[in-house]
Amino acid sequence: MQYSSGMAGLRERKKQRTRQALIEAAFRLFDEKGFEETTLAEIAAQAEVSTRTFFSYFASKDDLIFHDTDQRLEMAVGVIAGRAPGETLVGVLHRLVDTSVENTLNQTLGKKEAAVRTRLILTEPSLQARGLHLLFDTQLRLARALHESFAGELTMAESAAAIGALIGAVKLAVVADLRPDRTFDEILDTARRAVEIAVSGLGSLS
Amino acid sequence: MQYSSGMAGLRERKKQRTRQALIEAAFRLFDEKGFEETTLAEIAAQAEVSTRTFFSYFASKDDLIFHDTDQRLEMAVGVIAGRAPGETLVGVLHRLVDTSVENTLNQTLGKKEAAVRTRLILTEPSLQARGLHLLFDTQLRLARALHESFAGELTMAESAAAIGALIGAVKLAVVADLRPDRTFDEILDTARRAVEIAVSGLGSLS
DNA sequence: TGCAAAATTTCAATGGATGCAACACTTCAA
DNA sequence: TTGAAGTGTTGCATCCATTGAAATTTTGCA
Repeated sequence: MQYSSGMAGLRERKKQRTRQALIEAAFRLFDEKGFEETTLAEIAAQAEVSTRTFFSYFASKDDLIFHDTDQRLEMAVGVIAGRAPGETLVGVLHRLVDTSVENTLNQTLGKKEAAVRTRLILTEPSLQARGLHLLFDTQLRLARALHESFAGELTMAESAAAIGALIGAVKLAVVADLRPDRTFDEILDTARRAVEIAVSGLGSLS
Repeated sequence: MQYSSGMAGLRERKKQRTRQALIEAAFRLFDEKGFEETTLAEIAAQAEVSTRTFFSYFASKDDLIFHDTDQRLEMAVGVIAGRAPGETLVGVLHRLVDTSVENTLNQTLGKKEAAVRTRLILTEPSLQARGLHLLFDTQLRLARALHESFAGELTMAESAAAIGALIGAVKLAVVADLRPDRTFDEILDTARRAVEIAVSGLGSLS
């Protein structure tokens, strides 16, 4: 309390360093040996804390991978909540997509770590499951935000259908179209096409 | 190989009985004590096999819950593959939805077990994650099937976007609109509305 | 009946996760 | 500056899912 927000106490700084050490050790080991093959004991050893301490920083091994997902959700909810008066649904959703893409570009994580993470999430079944679960919760939150921003215009079910269709289309299209040599721009094109399909409807594909 | 009840050998019949015993014991215990709270040892004991034997019937504890998902996927792929010549995309997808609904009604599981399962999947985070993962794989398979049935008409990415939008819309709408007192028919209405939205496009909501 | 294959059991080990109590370090105020 | 209060760490014991291997039992069949 006594310290201003910029300068944290020693305790706080130490915690941050430990946290960072755990993340870095983990990503390094995951990259070298794979996710399943790396044990918590090894990660903790590299970060120079006890195995037990690991669990006061992360609830689980998976949590290491998804440690920064919250803020992205906040951002997305903010975009929806910031609907301009009279702005159309499609307008809001397009802003949502654009902002998300931007946000992906300026990540907190380094490029290398981001790549490792993406590979792991696409590769390890347990992480895939966890990622989908997180994405699902995100969608629920977005649907609720949408329902609020369009109070009286969209029912909860309709808001949810809209979010589900949009994100469902993008997610499946991107993953289904993935190949080892895909560039980021190609992926972006696929995503945009998926948005287009969701917006104009499946009927437009015939 | 199949359990055509009359002439299977003793070995086969016994295996089927054990499998069934495991499923029944598990659902009973899950219902009484919850999923996490029930140990494999207890399930195995109730079914009168050793804990180790459990794993020659199911790959994991989760698998008990999702043991019959494969056949539903086969069915769905079959529906898509059975596209009538010239049949439109929306036509195929509607058949897919209808058949899935029917299929849900005549389940292998008893009503009580089905209810327990649904509750658990919606409730237990680990099962939720597993369910979403399974559903995701299903969607990928369906997208591929669609791509084949519409060879030359739809790219892989477009097929995936279509499936993703359709199932994404239904999934989120149903879950978001869920309440303890929802009847099956109400859920069905929500699902149909979501299909409508996905088919006619998000633009139609404005 | 007796042998081979299949299924089951027993036993041991790994690794993630949690509760707990002792201990060490920080913070803060007197 | 110092000591009480709070917070973070640690070792330890334990639970549980999962897997491997070897030993044992059951079933199918010659």
